Amino acid sequence: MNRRDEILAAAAEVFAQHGFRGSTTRRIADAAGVNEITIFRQFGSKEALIREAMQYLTQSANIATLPDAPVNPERELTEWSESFIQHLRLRSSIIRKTMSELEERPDMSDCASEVPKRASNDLCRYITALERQGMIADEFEAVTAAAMLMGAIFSDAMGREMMPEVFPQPAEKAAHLYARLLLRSLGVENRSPRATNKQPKRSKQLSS
Amino acid sequence: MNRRDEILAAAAEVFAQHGFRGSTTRRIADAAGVNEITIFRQFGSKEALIREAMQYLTQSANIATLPDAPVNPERELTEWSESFIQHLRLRSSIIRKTMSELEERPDMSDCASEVPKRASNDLCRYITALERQGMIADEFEAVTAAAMLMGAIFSDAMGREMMPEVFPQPAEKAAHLYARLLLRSLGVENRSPRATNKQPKRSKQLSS
DNA sequence: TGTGTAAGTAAGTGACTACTTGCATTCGAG
DNA sequence: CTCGAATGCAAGTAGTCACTTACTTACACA
Repeated sequence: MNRRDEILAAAAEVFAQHGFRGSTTRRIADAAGVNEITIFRQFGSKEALIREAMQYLTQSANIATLPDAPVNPERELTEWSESFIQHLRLRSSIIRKTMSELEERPDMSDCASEVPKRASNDLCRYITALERQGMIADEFEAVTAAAMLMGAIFSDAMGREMMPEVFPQPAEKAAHLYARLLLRSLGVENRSPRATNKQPKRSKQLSS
Repeated sequence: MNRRDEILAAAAEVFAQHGFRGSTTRRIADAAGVNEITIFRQFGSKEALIREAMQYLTQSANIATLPDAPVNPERELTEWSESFIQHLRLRSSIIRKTMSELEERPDMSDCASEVPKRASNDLCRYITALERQGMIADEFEAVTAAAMLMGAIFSDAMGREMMPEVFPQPAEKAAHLYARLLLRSLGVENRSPRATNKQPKRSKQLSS
């Protein structure tokens, strides 16, 4: 890890705590253990530095993939939800700062919205696939269901720290609970799909 | 509306756009059409002014009440959801700013979290009442269901502006869709409760 | 040994920020 | 008409901010 990356990491950390205006070049330099001048020589300006730090972070997203053909909806959706909520929780401070700067620095918000947009797209495709496979009892707009699950996960990741009593306990089980509740709203039974998988019904598939 | 209230309103508006650090006394004075000095004479300091402006706003919350004894869950929950989402949408900028200043000004965040805490409490009580009345087919933690609905509503209010394609269209129907999806996850049929209300079953209660 | 590059030190610039002081103006109540 | 309170204006203070200039140091490599 060279000097440049150290400064980027420090900038991200300071930004997460203080936002754009609060991220003074002096604070970033101190956090990186570097002279303030070095920042300007390396990045030219504070804005360029923070922009690069944000892109650096955006690339590090690592969310579980949903299969094209659902096999075990509860397990697949739970794993996806857990990886998504973990991703958001690790970045909750930065996401809060970025969202609050929507009006003043819209391009940075655009950059940050790519991950949830992709997640929503993946989730919609998965729910549509469930429907195609006949695993959904009642018809319902996939985008509504996706917004519901993503909204629950997003709010949990953003708000649990501020008001823990509003969210289900313990935090580690929350993603699973949300995923299960969504599946029940869709009328998905906890069993194998009809056509693609001929496993015998079991009371608990999660134990496999 | 006297001078003092004009300044408070201007402060709230500027804060919603620029956050605490970006709300310079000059900007607030310009927005209020008032000399900068007047602000200091009236409120003493920028911090005192913005704190008072936030309290001023917090008191203006006006969310529909949920009945102690559910009669028509879909209608009641939809009305509640609509008033809640409207409340959040009108204040989305301020909420974003306040949340992002959680680390630096925790007392202001505490003040802002009162409304959702109360909303969550009301919603939990309502869902528990549904359960007691035997309107819920399967048992489920009320707090999880409440977090799910509130999360969907909150995320919609905060994020639709930034990424409209992620949320169901049109925006005005979203609260109704979320409420209905939640009721379906709870196995609530669209009918009258068993004991407390003896209205005859109708296919559409919403038309009453 | 010489040279280029990354980094540090010292000092400073102009703009902005919260906030103060002193004095003039307006205006409504007694 | 008088008085006092609210407000405006002009000027200024001490501090911070992003960013610059000029110069020095340390080190890798040829």
